[in-house]
Amino acid sequence: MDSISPIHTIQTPSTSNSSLSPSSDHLPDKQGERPLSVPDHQKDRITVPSACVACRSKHLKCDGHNPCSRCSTNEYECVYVRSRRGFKGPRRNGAQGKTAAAVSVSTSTASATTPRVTCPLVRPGAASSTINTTTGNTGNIPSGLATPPDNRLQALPFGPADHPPYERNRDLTGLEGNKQPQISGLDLRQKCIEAFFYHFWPAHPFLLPRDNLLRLLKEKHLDHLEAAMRYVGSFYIDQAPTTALCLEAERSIYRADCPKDAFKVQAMLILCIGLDGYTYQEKALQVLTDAQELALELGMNKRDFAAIHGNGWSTLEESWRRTWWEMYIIDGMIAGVHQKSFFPMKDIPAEVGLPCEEWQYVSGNIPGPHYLSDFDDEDFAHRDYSYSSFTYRIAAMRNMGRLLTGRQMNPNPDSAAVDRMDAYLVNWRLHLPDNKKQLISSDGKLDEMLFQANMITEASTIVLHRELSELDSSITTPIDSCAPHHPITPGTNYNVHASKIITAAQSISKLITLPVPLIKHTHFFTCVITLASVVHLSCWSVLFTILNDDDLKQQLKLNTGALKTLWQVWPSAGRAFGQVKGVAGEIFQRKKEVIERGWWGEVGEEVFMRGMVEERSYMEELQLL
DNA sequence: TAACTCGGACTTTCAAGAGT
DNA sequence: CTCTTGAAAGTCCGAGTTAT
Repeated sequence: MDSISPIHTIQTPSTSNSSLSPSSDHLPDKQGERPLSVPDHQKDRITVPSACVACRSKHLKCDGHNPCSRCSTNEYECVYVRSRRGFKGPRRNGAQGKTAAAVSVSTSTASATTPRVTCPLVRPGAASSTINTTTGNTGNIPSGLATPPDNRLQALPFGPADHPPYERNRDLTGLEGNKQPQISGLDLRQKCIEAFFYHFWPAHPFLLPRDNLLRLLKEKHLDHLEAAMRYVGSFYIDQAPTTALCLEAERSIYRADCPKDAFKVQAMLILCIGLDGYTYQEKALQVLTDAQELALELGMNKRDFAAIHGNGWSTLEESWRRTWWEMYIIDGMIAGVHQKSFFPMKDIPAEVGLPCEEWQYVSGNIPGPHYLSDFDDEDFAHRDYSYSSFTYRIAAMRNMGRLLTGRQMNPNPDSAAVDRMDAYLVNWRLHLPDNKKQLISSDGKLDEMLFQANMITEASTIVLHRELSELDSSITTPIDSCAPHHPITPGTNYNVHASKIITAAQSISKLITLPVPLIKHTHFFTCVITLASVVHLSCWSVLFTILNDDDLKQQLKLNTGALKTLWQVWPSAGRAFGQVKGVAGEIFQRKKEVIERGWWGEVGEEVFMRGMVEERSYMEELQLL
């Protein structure tokens, strides 16, 4: 498992051969094989087909060798990325749903035995993907999408209230070279680490808290863990070369000499989340499976694992417990929302202690853990012990697991079977203690664990009820990026199941309006928004809409706006945005045909036409997005 | 004064559409 | 299928700025 990297594959461009065709593949030849012999009259300006990243970023002449003379002199690593010159995104009528062009990275220090790999990664406004030169490169665009938003952190509508401890910087040099120039006090690699802690950690708090981990990293060489953190942190920094960092993380984790310990499990989990957020779900699942195998091999599901491997340090013990449960949550999200697996972890007996509250974890005042058996045995009404928000997140995901188990045993459940499952979801809400009913605390801070718990429960509700809702969702078939389409037998009745999924979709849209930056949420929120959008779009596609049409459109606007915002960090949101937008366009087109043919039926021409005027304005707004 | 930054002129390349 | 066109993506000159 650890001797080879299953995720090292050679990618071919999926959207267009042209962007990476041999004629445009201007990677430099081997050192010394590239004499620039040109006629004298052309020597005034000899332009190389491709400048290395360092020269490009500095606007300096590159000789095109590998390494080039400038990098050689300065002892920088000489990195070339394939040119996307002239590439304007995939063809409008082709390659839907595929990721855009891959970027190949060739380094002068790459081992001869290391396969030349490309990361199939695409990100709006990112480097390497994303080397931002003078024009504010927007990077490759997920299929069928318009020009993506450019700067991420700066452009966020709900930008961070307080600033992260790094600044944006344009310089790209010294990513991996022996000599790493300092940029504004913090170099790019350090900025990625800081971005990881500032933006990503609160949504997936299983690594040690920042100060503890940074101290540990100084004492203990955990290159693979650092590489994974840097990779995910790079999502939040415009000029960070995410592709190169992805490769670095993969190589580091899958190196044969990488120690098979719980730190490796943590690194794999981070890599998995990063790949998943980068529209690379299959590979994310592969990494997650590897992480699960290793975790079981190490016995991380055993009660005493944390104590044995915690070195008497309660924070580290808590980190090991959280690592197991985080893997459980991610496994459940991938199974429940992406529907790419069967949530294998739901069937693994786990004796691992339940996580404490976030503030306890950060402060280091960690109480002795409780266990799932305690949680299940509690009399909800009369308990005097309050479980952590993380625990309710686990409980929410357990319900998703029950639902998937039921679906495995009976793929076509009747209404009674669905109601039995629904009782778990309703009970989860009913038995939340009072202090866990508010997502925002009195000091205005969001409880991200509770947020995710609610998000999971609403998603579970949609997954559970949609097939009996009789709500025709066939028009949303193209939306497969996050929440694949499920065929539903349409009916004419507005039944209780339809009501349940519509209410859940509304609740999900409501989560968007919470006064916190959207990018602070887990990227899995993207998938849940997409799931809600499928419900909204299905309703919208029905002529005699069962909802207040205005509310519906407002919620769709919220969803698309949120996806666009999340796209500034997560390419998976870009894909989902494009697909939702495409379906909205299709519905609008069909409604226009209704006008042409005069099929407005009982609604009446006037009402229908008024609705169409509003919908046209919505479509225009969508186009502007 | 050496080193660095970056605006912008100029070049290359591609997708899309027109023409055959 | 080829040709043309418009525009994005790219190179890197050289003026201005900063560091030593």
